[in-house]
Amino acid sequence: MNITSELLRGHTETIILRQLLDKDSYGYEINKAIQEKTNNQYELKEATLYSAFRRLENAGLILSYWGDEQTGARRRYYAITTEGKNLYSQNRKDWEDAKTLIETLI
Amino acid sequence: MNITSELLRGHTETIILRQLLDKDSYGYEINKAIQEKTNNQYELKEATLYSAFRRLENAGLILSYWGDEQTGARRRYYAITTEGKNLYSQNRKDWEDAKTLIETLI
DNA sequence: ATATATACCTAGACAGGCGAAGTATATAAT
DNA sequence: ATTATATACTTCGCCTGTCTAGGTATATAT
Repeated sequence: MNITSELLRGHTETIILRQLLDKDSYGYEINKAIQEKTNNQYELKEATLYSAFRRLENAGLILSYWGDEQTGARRRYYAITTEGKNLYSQNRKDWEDAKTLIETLI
Repeated sequence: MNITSELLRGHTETIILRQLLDKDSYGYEINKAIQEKTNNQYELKEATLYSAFRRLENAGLILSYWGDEQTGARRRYYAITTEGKNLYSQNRKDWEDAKTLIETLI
């Protein structure tokens, strides 16, 4: 894990929730969106992405369903729940607090 | 570990190096300084602090020596090395990059 | 005597991120 | 035909920083 990843650690779930706020989406698409938003400076490793989905779903923050693609690889879509939206809001606030602390300390 | 600690993860070494930039110091004093700077919003757990010292010293980023206190508990002082100063500078830059990425993604 | 503050140390558990490997469909290039 | 590339998901087990919980020791205040 490079230094940037180390500093992004702990934001993975918030990043995923943020993407699902716009629309239901699936792993591959979410990761592409992250790459585009960051001009290819960042992407989630697959294992990281899919283990985060498991945690979020087990916690009731997202739910999943299979897409009905007639061709190509199957897609598992995810939707954010009300609890997920609430946690996202809280995580945004926590980030503001953490940012202030870090700026104070480094 | 609370959410704030989770988001501060990865900054522990940088925070310690920052403190040692001012002057040689020891674990207890460094932690008190962190608490004061943050108005008691944050502190390092002892195990976290001392394991970070071990890593930093093994990596040649700090060095340590025993204080010559005639009374009270013994103190192990730490000093930042040139390599430590260089890493601190790099970590500051990495933080700016990470901050931008996070702001973009959450 | 007891509590509190100062000061350090370590073993083992925990949790998120990751490398590596696998499965499957579809298209483009050789 | 074969190979490469893109799309798309999954799981195992390791790595690493943090934490819980415990320990040691000196000094002062109640």
